[in-house]
Amino acid sequence: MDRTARHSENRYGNRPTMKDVAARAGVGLKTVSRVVNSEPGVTPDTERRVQEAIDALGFRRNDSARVLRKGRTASIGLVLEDLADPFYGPLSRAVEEVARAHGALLINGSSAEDPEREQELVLALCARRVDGLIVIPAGDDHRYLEPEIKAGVATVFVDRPAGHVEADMVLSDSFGGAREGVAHLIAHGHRRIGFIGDQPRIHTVTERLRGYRAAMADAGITVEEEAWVSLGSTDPARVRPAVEAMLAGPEPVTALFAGNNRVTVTAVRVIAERERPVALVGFDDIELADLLGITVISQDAAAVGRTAAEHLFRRLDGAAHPPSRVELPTRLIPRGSGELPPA
Amino acid sequence: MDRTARHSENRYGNRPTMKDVAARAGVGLKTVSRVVNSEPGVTPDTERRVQEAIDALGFRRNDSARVLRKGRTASIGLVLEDLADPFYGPLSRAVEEVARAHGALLINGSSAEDPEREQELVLALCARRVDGLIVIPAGDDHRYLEPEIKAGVATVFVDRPAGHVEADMVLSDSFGGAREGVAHLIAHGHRRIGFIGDQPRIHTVTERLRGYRAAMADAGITVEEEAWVSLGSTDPARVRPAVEAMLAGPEPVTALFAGNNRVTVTAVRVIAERERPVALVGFDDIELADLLGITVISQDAAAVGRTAAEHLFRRLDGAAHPPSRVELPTRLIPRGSGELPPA
DNA sequence: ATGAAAGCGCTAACAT
DNA sequence: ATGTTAGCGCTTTCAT
Repeated sequence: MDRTARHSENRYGNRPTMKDVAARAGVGLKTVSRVVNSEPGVTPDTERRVQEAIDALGFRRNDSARVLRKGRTASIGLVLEDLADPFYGPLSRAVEEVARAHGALLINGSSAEDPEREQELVLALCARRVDGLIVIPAGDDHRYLEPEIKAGVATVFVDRPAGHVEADMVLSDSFGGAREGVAHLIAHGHRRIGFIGDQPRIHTVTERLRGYRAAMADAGITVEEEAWVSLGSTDPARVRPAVEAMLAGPEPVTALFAGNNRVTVTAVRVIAERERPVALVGFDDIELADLLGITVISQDAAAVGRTAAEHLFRRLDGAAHPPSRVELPTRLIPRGSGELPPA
Repeated sequence: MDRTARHSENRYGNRPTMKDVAARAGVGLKTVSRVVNSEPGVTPDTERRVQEAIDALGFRRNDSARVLRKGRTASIGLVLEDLADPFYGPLSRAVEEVARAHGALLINGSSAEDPEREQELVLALCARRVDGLIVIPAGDDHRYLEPEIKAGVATVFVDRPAGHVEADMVLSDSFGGAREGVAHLIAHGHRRIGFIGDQPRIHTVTERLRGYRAAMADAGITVEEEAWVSLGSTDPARVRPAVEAMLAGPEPVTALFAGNNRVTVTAVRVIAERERPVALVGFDDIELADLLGITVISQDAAAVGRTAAEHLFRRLDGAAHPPSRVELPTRLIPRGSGELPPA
């Protein structure tokens, strides 16, 4: 079976190769390569003939082969928690825009907050030889990435620090933001303030909790741990009863600090069902929160993504400085819910 | 310069290959390949030695080379409008889950509603030899995809039909949904109803407008085209004055139908600023719309994504039936804003 | 059970 | 200006 015949039944569903184009145009393989890659050294006439052959055959360069030779895939990987979360959509889009400006494609993956799935995804991306990696950690041990980083995969961790690995990081000021938010509630007269957060194994969660504690301590308030602090899944089925419990009993909290956007949404729903208003500050802004008058600590997801991607490409362009750690500020946006006095 | 020396400075930043592993383990190349791919025919002892070499060297299979041989990349591409739009995050996530179940990675790209950028993205994905493609069209002519589809790239169009190309499609019932929403407003006493939509070159926009016209015609209402229909960008800077204009003047509209989630958000903001309530039904559900009492025509973004991905993998698994066209139903969710009587 | 050899489709290096 | 050759790192085929 000769090469041509074999080709006609290959598994790319019969895709023409440069060799086929070369044969059809009556030129050498390298000339086709030159035309395809807009390299100089081809007469207009040959170029036209090659182009005709390309169009006639419907040729499209096979980047897998190209990558194999060149060693760069012009693609980067982004592993985040959940693309369906409104915080990550804009973040991902911002990364994509930077990647696009650098001629790279973006491969997204959701870890679903599962460390094993994070690792699986990251390693799959490494096997595909992405040039760089942006990771929003689900796990807290990233030693599995060491060989990859050593092998030259530029890596930036976002939103949460990497575990046991040296790499660039772009974080939000979770501690400062939460502290400011809780202090805001205290300034409006609250002393019994509840904190509802995500799983405590997540770094931002403990940081925000630390911010809550700091603000309370600053005001000389002793936190009633069991009654005022609730951590766990952000599933409404978990958050709802937690909020209701805090608002029930003889000595309910008069204000709530919600640890992230998912928690805020559920807290707002619960509060809306009650006759007495409850003060609320939430971490992360939410669409339409302005109309609902929800006071938030806002972090700019797009800025986080952009910053991370810019750091990544700086590395890919050869920057060799020691790992950097950027902390982006948060912003308190008063809209009413955080300025309510205690009931 | 011998091979080993060259390798030590290759452009993967010095990554070991199967050959290196083989040398270190004292076995043949193919044996390493067998271990890496869990193929049978390796004694436990050899397997252990190979595995040790793999770990010691930090070897990770290069999928580019693998793909070149196998012809399947185990990845699919998804080209959508804007990942930052809350409609597309869940859609993308749903596609990712299906892909994951089939062992495939997802490469995302945002067209920014620009047909040229769509084509650029799609062809870049084809050059990477994604096994399949899910496209939310920005343009209306997809003949450029013909050679790719012929070459075996499974393709599913979503949300809007493909132009001049035969392929599977998964759509929402834009016409029916809009008609139902507008009929709902009419049923609540409105006759002067405004329609604010996205760019008219987008298929869903004209379908929804058609639904609006159908409902109006059903009720015997003559649409005042210039005053009641406004199409264009969803930028608040365009939508806001359009809404304000409809609500101004001696004979303002008493109700609005918003063509998509972006428009709804701006319309809600404008309405909130006015003293007189204005009825509103929006296409697409929005987070917290329940709390704001916004009546919507809801389409399930995740279901759309899942359905499209399932169709795609069915094709990849060999399904050869003629192109199918699925239309998913929408659902009217009354929450108050759509049930307001005329002012 | 194991391995050697021949490519996959492309680009780099070197002719001509 | 154009072509030839030798791989990139893997899988496939066929020996052993």
